[in-house]
Amino acid sequence: MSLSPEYRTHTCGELRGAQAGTAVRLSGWLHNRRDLGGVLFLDLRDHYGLVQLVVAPGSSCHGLLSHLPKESVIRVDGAVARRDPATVNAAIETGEIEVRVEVCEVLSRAEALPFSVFPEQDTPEELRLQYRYLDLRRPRMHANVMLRTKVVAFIRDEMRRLGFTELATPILTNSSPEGARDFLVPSRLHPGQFYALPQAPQQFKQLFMVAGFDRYFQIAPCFRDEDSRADRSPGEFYQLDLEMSFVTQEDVFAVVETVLPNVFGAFAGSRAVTPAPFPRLTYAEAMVKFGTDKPDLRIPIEMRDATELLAGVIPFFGGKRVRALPAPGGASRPRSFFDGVVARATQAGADGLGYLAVKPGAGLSGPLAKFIPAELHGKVREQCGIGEGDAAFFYASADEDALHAIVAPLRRHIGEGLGLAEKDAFRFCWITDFPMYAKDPETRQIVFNHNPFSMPQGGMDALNAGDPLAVKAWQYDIVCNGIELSSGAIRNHRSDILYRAFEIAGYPKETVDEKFPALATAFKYGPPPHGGIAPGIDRIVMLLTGEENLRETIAFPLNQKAQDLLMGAPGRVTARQLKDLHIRIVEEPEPGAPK
RNA sequence: GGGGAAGUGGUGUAGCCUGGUCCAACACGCCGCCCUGUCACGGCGGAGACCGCGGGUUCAAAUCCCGUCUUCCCCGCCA
Repeated sequence: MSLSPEYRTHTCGELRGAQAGTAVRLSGWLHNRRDLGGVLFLDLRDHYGLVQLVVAPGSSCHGLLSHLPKESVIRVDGAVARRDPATVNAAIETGEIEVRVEVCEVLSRAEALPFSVFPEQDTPEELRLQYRYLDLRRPRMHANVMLRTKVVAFIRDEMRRLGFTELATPILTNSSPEGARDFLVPSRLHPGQFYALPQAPQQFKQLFMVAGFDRYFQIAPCFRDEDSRADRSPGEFYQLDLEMSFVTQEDVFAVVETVLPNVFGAFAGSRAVTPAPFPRLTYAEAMVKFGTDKPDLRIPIEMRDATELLAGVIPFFGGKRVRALPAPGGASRPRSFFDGVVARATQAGADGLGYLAVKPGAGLSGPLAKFIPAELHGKVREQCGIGEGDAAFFYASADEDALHAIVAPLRRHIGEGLGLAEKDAFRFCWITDFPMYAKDPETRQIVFNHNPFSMPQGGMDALNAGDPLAVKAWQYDIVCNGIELSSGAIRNHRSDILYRAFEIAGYPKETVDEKFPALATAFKYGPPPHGGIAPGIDRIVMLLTGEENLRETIAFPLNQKAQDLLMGAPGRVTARQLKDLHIRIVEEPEPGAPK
């Protein structure tokens, strides 16, 4: 890297003992100051690191630098000096040297800051977002942004190495009929018509396959106008979007099981990463064992279905689905542990929670024990995973969804409460065999469970077999530590099967042609079998940084209400702009709107 | 659309449950003075908030009640 001698001969992070005696010029931000009255120490910071400057008493710079506000930008000329061994600072990379300042110049003076850049103390997020450029100066955010950049670059290299071609897709496209709410962009040339920002390049990437590009990838921006969560930014997010021709599910898995372990391996440091091949769970298995389709495998607890065993035995379990939640080693826990778990369950809306325990040397105990006949004890212990010293919690509900809503969070609660949750690890798994259809609980209609363009397992025969709810799709999720990184599928490239699949969900052929004109037509001209997946970049970076919130990994994120506090978006526009776009605002304009 | 949590000087918190002792305390930052080896430097002094906003209860409210706004978290939503 070449440096402009006008400003610097070295960066702040690169000086070592070897350069002792060298005359250097440095530029950077005034990070911190330690004024001893005589000698003055300054930390100078730039993108590359931190270096200590020393200003001797009586130096011409002393007066200026002892009062300059922190975060001002300065340029100094000086000599690199090896520190006295007693004053070497091992905590910083340049800690064996310091720069004796001879000449200094203020390049820009900072005003009093709205919050402290250093030390990094807690700051309201609203303020951080409003002054994001200051927030991004802080080492933690600076490192997060840099990690994101490195991850993206690494992924690009990996994908190219694996023979994928990076292809761009449009940002201004058409509104898609299903899925999340679209962001719309009004057309000036076509009054009353709108573009939409893509929720994902789904149709375009499939069209690339039809066009014969074989293996596509893109770090693709996706736009969805949905409410945010800690792991879901409003507005825009990025996916490693990929699609492959002439492949089965196994081929897609092989790519992901190469790229993800390599990415995590490269950036996880000492944290463990699931080696390929990743464990696979069918959707049905996952729901029984974990109560969710995005299980956190760091918690080594698998639930058991105890319906057949206990629904007829425990009076208030009658007619319900029963789930057993083992708590390994739980029997020795005090009563307060069990009360805590029960409280947690009732707080979440459970009508109650039963449990059993086996203290070493004793038999079955706990509130449910009295209902279970002695001859069943062994069977219950075996089927519900209650070994010597263990316990298990039981919840029953007639409604499968309600059951899972209670039991899945309890699994985490118990796992963490018992100290069983694995730390410093990334645990991947595949969830496969998602049902093609589901029944809408309100309308009782058959609806698509996931992506309508997924190929049903068994093809046309399966669709015609009679029970749509029994049909599984070539549809899969990749999950890491309880976070869904991505959904993917082998696509339905056969027009006849596609029309039939939509017909079952209540869409006649004409509707498909009308709603998805590009794909419906393209599939008439020789589409190859193809499939893909699209892991979320933001979530990958969130996992690698260990951040609990996606915004900590994005340089300029929107807040929870989808506002950009830095730029003031969304904002009002001028009447002229609205007129050009043939838009009339219905609500009363608020005072302060531009004229 | 619904639920929860929080809102005290520039920043982070304490006080609020058990109203008066709070014209609000502590830490960081800021200003001034002292200090020649520190590295979250240290010491002394000082300025700075009337407790998100509005209303109510009360002799008296940061503290209780109602409303409202803001932010975050969750549910819905996210094919």
